[in-house]
Amino acid sequence: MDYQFRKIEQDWQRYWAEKKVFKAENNSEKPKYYVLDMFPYPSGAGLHVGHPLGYIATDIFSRYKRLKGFNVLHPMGYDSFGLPAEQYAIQTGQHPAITTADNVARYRVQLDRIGFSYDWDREVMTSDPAYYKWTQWIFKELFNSWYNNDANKAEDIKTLVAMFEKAGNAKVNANQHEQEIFTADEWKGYSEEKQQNILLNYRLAYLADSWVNWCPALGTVLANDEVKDGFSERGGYPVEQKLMRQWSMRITAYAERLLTGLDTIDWPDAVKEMQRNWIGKSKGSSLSFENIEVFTTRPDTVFGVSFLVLAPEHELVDQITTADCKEAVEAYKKASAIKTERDRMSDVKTITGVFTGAYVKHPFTNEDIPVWIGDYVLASYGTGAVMAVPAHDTRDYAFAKHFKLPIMQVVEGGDISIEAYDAKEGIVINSDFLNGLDVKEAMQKMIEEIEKRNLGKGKINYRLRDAVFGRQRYWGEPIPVYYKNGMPYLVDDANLPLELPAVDKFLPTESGEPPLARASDWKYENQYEYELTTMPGWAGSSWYFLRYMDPKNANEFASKEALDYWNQVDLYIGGSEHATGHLLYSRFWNKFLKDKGYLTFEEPFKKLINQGMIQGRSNFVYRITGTNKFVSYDLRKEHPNTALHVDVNIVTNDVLDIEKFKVSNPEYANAEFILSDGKYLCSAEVEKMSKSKFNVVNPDDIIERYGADTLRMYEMFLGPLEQSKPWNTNGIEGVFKFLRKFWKLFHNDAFEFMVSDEQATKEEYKALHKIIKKVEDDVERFSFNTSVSSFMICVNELTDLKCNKREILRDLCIVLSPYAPHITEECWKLLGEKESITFASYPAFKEEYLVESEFAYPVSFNGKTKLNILMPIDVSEEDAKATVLANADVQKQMEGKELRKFIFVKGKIVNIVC
RNA sequence: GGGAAUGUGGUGGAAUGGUAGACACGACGGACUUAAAAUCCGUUGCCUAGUGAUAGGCGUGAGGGUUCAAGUCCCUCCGUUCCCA
Repeated sequence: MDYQFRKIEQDWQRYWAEKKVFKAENNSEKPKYYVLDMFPYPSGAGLHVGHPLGYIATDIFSRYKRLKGFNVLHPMGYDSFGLPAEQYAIQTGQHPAITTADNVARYRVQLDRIGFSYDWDREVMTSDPAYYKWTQWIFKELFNSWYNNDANKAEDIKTLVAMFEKAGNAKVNANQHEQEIFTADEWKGYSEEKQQNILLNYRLAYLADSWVNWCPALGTVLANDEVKDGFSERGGYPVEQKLMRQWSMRITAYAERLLTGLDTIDWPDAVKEMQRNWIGKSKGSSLSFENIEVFTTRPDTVFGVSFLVLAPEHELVDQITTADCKEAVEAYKKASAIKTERDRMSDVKTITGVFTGAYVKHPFTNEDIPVWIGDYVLASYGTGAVMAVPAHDTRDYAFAKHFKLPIMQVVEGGDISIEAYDAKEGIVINSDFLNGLDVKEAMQKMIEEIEKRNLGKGKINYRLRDAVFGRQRYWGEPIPVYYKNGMPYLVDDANLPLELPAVDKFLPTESGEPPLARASDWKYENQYEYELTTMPGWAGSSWYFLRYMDPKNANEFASKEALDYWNQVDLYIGGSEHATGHLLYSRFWNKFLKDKGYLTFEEPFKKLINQGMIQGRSNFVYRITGTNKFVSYDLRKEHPNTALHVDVNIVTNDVLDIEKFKVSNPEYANAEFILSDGKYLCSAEVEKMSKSKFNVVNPDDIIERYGADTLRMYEMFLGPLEQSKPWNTNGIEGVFKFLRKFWKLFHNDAFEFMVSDEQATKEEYKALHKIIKKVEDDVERFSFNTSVSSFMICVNELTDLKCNKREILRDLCIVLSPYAPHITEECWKLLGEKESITFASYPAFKEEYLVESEFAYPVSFNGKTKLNILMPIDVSEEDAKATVLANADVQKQMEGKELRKFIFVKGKIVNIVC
C-alpha cells in the first residue's frame, strides 16, 4: 500500500495509549533522564503551529534518550488558572472550571495527534484541588519560615521565636522589614496580636502595605509585566499606583543565591544575563550630604562631586526649594510627571533640569554644593538622589556641560575636556587622603572613612523587589489564611485543600472587594473571615516540575524517594519570555524547599534551552478601491487599491486559491480578479501570529493534509530551534516527499512490502553509518534541522542504490524513529518486529564504514581553490608536495611563478602560495 | 539610551578557520498523460564572453584588520528583532 499516514498514525497513537508505552517508573536499573516542557495555558483558541515547536524538540530528545538506554521522565500538564478563562466567565457567566475543562480536552486531542511520547498518567493541572492543595501547603511553609542570614537559609519561624524569647531581636540577622529593637522581656510582654505583627516582618510570605499597580477597570492588581506604558496589557485600561495591604513573597532574601546559582547551571547566557540584571546587584555606599542621602557605586570619586541631583518626585524637593526657584521647580515637576520611566532613561540627548536654589555642605570638603533636580534621576532607584561626579559619569558630564557646572577630575585617565572618564581604573588624584590609591583601594578606603565619620555605610544594593502574591481575582488558588482580630492565621492542614467557593458572579463586589467576598457562608470554622485574594499565576507553575515526579501522592507534594530519584530537570525547553518571571520564581521556591529539607538540589533546571518564537506570515490581497475587483500583487501599481489581510490557509506559495477565497466570505462571492499569468499573487509580511491577522495556522490542518510525522519533521526543518522564524508552509512538500521516499524503500513499485535479507554493500553501510553518527551528534547539540536534511540525503542515497536490505532499513528505522515515530513503528512492524520501536536500542556507530582510502584534495592558490587532485588519504606532506607540483594544471596555474610556501593540511586542503 | 540576538541565492537554510550556497522550496526545461494533478528526470548565486561543452571575474549587511587561508576571529559602522519591574 501507498503511504497511508492517517491510518498509520491513528493506529500507533492508539497502541501507545493502550499499552502505556511511555510510562516512566520511579525506579529503574537504567540511568534517569528528566525532559520537561513548559506546560501550556489552555486557551480557548487552541494550539497553533508555534506551540508545538519546543514540544517536538523535547519529544525527539526523549525518544532518543530512551533508545540510548535511559529511563526517561517526559510529562505534560496544564497551567490552568488564569485571567482569560475568568474574563470569559465574567462575560458569559459560565464557571471557569467548565471552560477550562473544555479547553484542556481540546488541547489533549491536539497534542495526541502530534504523537508525543508523554506519560499521561502523570498529567497535572494547577486548578485541580488535588494539586493546589500542595500549592497551598507550600504557601503555609513559606508563612512559617524566616530567612536566617547567619545560616544563609530559611528556617522554621519557631527558631526565631525561640531567639526572641531568649535574647530579643538585637542579635537576629534576618532578611526582614524594618523592625524596632526589643528585648526578650519586652517580647514576652507583648500581646499576641503585637507578636504576630512583628513576626509578619520576618515571614517569607508576609502581609505588608506596598505600592501596587491597581487597575480599577479590571478590579485587580497587575504584575509589572502586565502593565505597558501606564495601561493594562489586556484591555488597555489605565493603571494607577496604589498603596494596598498585600501578601508578598520575600524573594529578596534569596537574591544572592539566585545570583550565584546562575554560575552552576547550563542556561543560555542571554537568560542568565537577564536574571542578573533583574537581581541588579551593586556594591557601593550610602552617604549623607546633610539631610540628603545618596547611594553611590563610586565612593572613590566623592571628592569630584560638584552638585547633587534629586529626582523631581524626591520628598525633600518642596522643603529645600527657595522662593525664587519655586516657579521653575514646580513647572519642571509637572513636565516630568507625564513622562514614563522608560522615556526618562532613554532620552539622553535632551538634557533637562532646574536649580532648587538650595546648597548642602560637602561632607568632606565642607564646600557648598548646589542641589538640582533632573528627571534622569529616578525616584524608584536607590535613594532617588545622586551625587554628581561629572568627570567620571556620562550622564552627570552631559548635565554639567549643559548647565555650565564645574567638572573636577579625580581619577587619572581619559580626556575630560572631551568626555567623561567612567572606567573603574586609574589612580585617584585631587582627593585629599585618597590621593595615589588606585580606584579599588580608594573605594574601600572611602567606605571605611564614611562609616568612621557616621556619614553612611558600605552596602550591597539589589534591584530585585519582593513579589506581590495576592490578586483580587476569582480563578486562582485560595490563600489558606483566615483572620482573627485582624491578624492572619493559617488554615489547618486537615482542612486543605481550601477549595474555591461558589459565587454568583465572578466580578468584584459593589464595595470593591474581590469576588471571593461574594461567597455566602464561607467562613473558617464557621466564624473567621477567609483571605479573599487568590494566588497569582506563577504560584502553581513554580513547583509543577516536582509534582510530575509523584503526581498522585495524597500525603506529600511528592515522596522523598521520587524527589531523590528524579532530582533535577535535565533538560527544560521553553520560550524566553519566562526569563525573569517563572524561571526566577521556580528557582526561589526550589531553594526554599531545599532549605526546608524536602529537596537535595539547589537548582531546579540543569539545562535550559529557549526555543525561538514562530511568527505569522500574513498574506495580502489588493482590492481596487471602490470595487469588488482584486488585482494581483505584481500588477497593483496600475490601480488605486487597498491591501487586505487574507487567510493564509487559502494561499499556497503566495498564490491565492480563488475558489476558496470566493466562499470564504459572502462579500467575495462575486469578486472579480485581474490575474498575472493566470494566477493571483499575494504579498506577504511577517507579523505576530494572531487571529485578527488571518495568519494562524492550526497544526490539525497540517496533520490532516500531510500527517503528524511530516509536521514534526517540518517544524524541525524550518531552522535552528533557538531562532525565531516565520511560519511558512512553502517547504513542507519536500518533507512529505521524503517520508514517501522512505516508505518506498520498504516497498516495490506495486507498493508491496519487499525487503531483502542479502548482506549490504559497502556503499549501503556507509550511508547508514553516516546517518547514525550525524543524528547522534545533532541531537546531542540540539541541532534538529540539520538531522532532517541528513535524513533526506541518506534516503536519496539508498534510493539511488536501490537498497532494500533488511539490516540497513532496520537500523535506519530506529535512527529516524524519534523524528517520525509513526511511520517508523509501522515499518518496524512490517520488518517483523513484535515490540514497539521505543524499546529498540540506538545502533552502534562503526567508524570503519566511513573510512576512505583516497581524498580529492582541493588545491588552492593564494587561498583560492582552483582544482582537485586525488591522493591517498594518509599521504605524507612530502609526497603530496611532489604530486601536486608535478601536476600539469598546477604548473599552468603557477605560470612559472616561484613557490613561496606550501601549506598542507591532512585530509583537508593544499594551499600554494606563489 | 542600555543589554542581547541576528544579517549568506528568488525563499527556508547548510558550512570543527580549510572547495560558500549542502538539503529543501520555488522557478525554468523535459518525460509520462487526450488534458490536468500526481510522479519522475535535468538546469538554477550574480556578471561577462561563447551556439555549446566551457572560460574568466564578482560574491556571506558596509569598511578596515589578523592569517598561507575568514561567512567563521578582532575593530568600527549600518539594518532587523527581542528584553529593560
